[in-house]
Amino acid sequence: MTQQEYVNTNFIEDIIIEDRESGKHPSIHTRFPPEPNGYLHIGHAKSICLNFGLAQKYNGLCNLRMDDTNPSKEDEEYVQSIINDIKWLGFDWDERFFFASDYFEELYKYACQLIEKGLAYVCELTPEEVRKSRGTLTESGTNSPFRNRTAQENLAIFHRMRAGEYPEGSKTLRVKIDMTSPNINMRDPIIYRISYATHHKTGNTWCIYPMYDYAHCISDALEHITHSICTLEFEDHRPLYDWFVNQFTDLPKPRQIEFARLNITYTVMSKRKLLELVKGNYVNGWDDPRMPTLCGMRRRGYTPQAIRNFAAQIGVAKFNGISDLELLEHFVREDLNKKATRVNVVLNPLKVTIENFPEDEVLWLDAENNPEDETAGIRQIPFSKHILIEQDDFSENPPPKYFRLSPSKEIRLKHAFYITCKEVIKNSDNTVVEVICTYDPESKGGWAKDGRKVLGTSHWVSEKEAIPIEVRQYTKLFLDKEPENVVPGTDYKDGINKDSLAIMNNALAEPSVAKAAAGQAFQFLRQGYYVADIDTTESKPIFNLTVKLKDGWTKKK
RNA sequence: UGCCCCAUAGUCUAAUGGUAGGACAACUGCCUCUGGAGCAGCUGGUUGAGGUUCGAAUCCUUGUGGGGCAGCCA
Repeated sequence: MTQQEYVNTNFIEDIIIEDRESGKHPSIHTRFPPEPNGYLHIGHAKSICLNFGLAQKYNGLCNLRMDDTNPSKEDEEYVQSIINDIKWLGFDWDERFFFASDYFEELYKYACQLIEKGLAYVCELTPEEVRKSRGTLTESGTNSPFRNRTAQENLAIFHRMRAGEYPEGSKTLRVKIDMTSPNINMRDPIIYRISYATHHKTGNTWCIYPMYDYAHCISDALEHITHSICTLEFEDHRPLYDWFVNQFTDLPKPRQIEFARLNITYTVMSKRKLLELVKGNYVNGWDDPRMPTLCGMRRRGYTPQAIRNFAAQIGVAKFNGISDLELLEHFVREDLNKKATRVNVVLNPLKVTIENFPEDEVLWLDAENNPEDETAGIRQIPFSKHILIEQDDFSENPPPKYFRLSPSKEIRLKHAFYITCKEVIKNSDNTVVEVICTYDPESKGGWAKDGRKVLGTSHWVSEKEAIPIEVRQYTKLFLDKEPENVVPGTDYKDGINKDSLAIMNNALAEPSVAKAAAGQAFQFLRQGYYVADIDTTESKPIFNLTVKLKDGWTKKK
């Protein structure tokens, strides 16, 4: 945790600081409570960094708790991926790994207490009837005809609900608050429903399951959470959260605080839409490098440090805004610039023949691995008569301010020699197929003896030693800056970028690249940051574009 | 036409009644064996109207705009 990650305080920290100084909470305790019904995404990362980060900064603790109160949606597969992703991000919960389902027995006990106090009742209205009697946003609801059963009767039926004597949907346990409340969450909310779905953790032990509003706050209290941080849509639930917590004198009273969830330009963040992209094969799985999931970003080559720095920079507030994707990419570049090994890779090769270089000679030249990190050392790259450069690095009729190779112009080959273009060979289509150059033997290593300068430096590979690699060029998955904000009548999927993945099969890399390990970060010189894909092998190296280098030239054009 | 919340440069965010600042983006130079990185500079902001105050981005009233809420989801 670097210091720069926390330069400013946000409104939640202000509350924490106040609670420490007043003695209300000498130490703080937060939690990250995902529902194991999907993969974590960058939006969750904001919450993870917030909750775990707050605990670190203020010498508190942060628990990991699976919010698994709905067996029909949750699965062990997601539990594992969540654990994996949080660890990858760099956070740890020690032994404090819990499930809401750990508390089912206690939750049941507290529900019985509510019944005994006359504050909860078994309701037999159908879902449709419940909906109707709840009222609307502008009209108050009406009391359930089952509202005035005796505590004794309610308790007996509730026990039988647990015993599995009633079909799904036939009965619920409701809390007795106020059907006329302007806050719909307070209109006798359901706290238990019957479900015979198998729970990923408790199997078929239970057939009644607590609802979020009831289970979450009590779970927080049982874990002695001091600050229960959630997103804005739960704001209206806070009165209910407080209501429950205040019914039980033996429980501590955690405080719910809401903050704005993360939105990023050119990105969809809802679990439903991400699932749709996967199921509809718009992407190749949850870990597709175009996905904003943490596993997708990992495969894309984004680093945990970059994501953490991003989370720190965007801050925490109650304003529901949309952050620029460019900011995230900035932190990815910043981190990778320090870490990535530089290599020569030519994506679209153009043959260059050095006419004054001996036919069979191979010269091994020194190349630095990372100019930003001296400890990264050097490697050797082969130079020969037949090399390849990027097609974009040659122009027969160059535009003004073109620094690259063109007829009679001289450039430098990175770490190698100065070369001068002597002749252009074209095929019948009039496309350039080869460039004949001469090299200056006195410029070995990239410096001319006489001190003359060249404007451009190109990356290159030696034809014979080069290895073919597959390069997956990823760009934005959505064309629209705000893909979730579509005009009525159209679908966000209409905005999918059909060209978000381009597979480059002609790419050639310097030989050192063959040894790349999956997940290893590279900078393909002058092009971008790339990561060896998890499918990479020595016989078929595969790389994903993480993010392009900033490019002042194409911007100028 | 109910209830709750929000409003500071293009974007995100600080300023806690006392000089409106940072990051990204953009732009202009410098530098450079990556048109990368780095360095320097510059442009640009308090939603409108009232009020309180010596002084308001901040407090109050009100308008406007935006978001959320009617699952036996979380």
